[in-house]
Amino acid sequence: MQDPLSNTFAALADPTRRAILARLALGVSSVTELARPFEISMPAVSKHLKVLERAGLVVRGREAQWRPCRLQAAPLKDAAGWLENYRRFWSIHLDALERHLDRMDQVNPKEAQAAPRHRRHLSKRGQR
Amino acid sequence: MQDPLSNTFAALADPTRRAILARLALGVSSVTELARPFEISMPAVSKHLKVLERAGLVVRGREAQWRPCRLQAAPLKDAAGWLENYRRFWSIHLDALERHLDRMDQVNPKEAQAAPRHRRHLSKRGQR
DNA sequence: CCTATCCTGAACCAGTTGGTTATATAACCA
DNA sequence: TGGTTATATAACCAACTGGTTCAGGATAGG
Repeated sequence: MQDPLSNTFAALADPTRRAILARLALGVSSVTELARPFEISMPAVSKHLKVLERAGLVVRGREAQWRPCRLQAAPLKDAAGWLENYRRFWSIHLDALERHLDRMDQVNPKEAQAAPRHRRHLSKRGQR
Repeated sequence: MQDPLSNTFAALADPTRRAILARLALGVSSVTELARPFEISMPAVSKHLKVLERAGLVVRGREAQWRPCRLQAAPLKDAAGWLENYRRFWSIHLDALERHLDRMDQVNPKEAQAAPRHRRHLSKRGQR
């Protein structure tokens, strides 16, 4: 997992870590304060923070005994940018197209059997 | 990893799987066709597809020997929706605010020592 | 039938993850 | 100094990941 984008997505793939980020969206917080809502031990939270730090999503300062954690959203921007390439695939318009094609498959099975169906499936439709 | 959002982010946290999705964005594809660009074995690709399928990002049909894979973008929509909550944190405006606050920390350390600094750090600033 | 093609499943392996408890480390406070 | 608070590190564990190889199961096609 070397590339930054993979690190970011991996860091987000845990509900505890996403909750920590949500808390940090409200402002800087200490580690114990971040740990409070969860039933896990402090070292577990420390590990989660290390994952978030490695992904560049959290920066930790130094304040006497406290290590104030701050959200750093730049990697989220990259993740959102990657997802943006797929926005057209979840637009209402395309969903309707998907349903239309699926309905055609169910309605015309005989015609599909007569034709070289797998060619159509793997090539022709592959180009839409 | 039970919740769908975690499954989605975990599925995206691998460059091979993201490349598979990118290929599927061009259209339906068979497994061997998907495997071609990579140096890994077929079972490895099969496993990646299983991960993507479990995340709901891919649906596999049946076409003679072929298992045509199709992109299913709905989970990406949810992931993008989650990220959207953090958009304000990577806007230019807020980055400038961050830099401003950091500069204040560096410029006013004496005043900070006189005041109960950790309270300010952990509470007052936490409310912005 | 035989054979080639497409794909999956089983068994294995090393490395990572997410958690634990127990033990430091570091700074404040009296 | 000694005690309390905040956090990190170490050592361990079970489970998961991403890869492998080997052995299949379907299905098309000569």
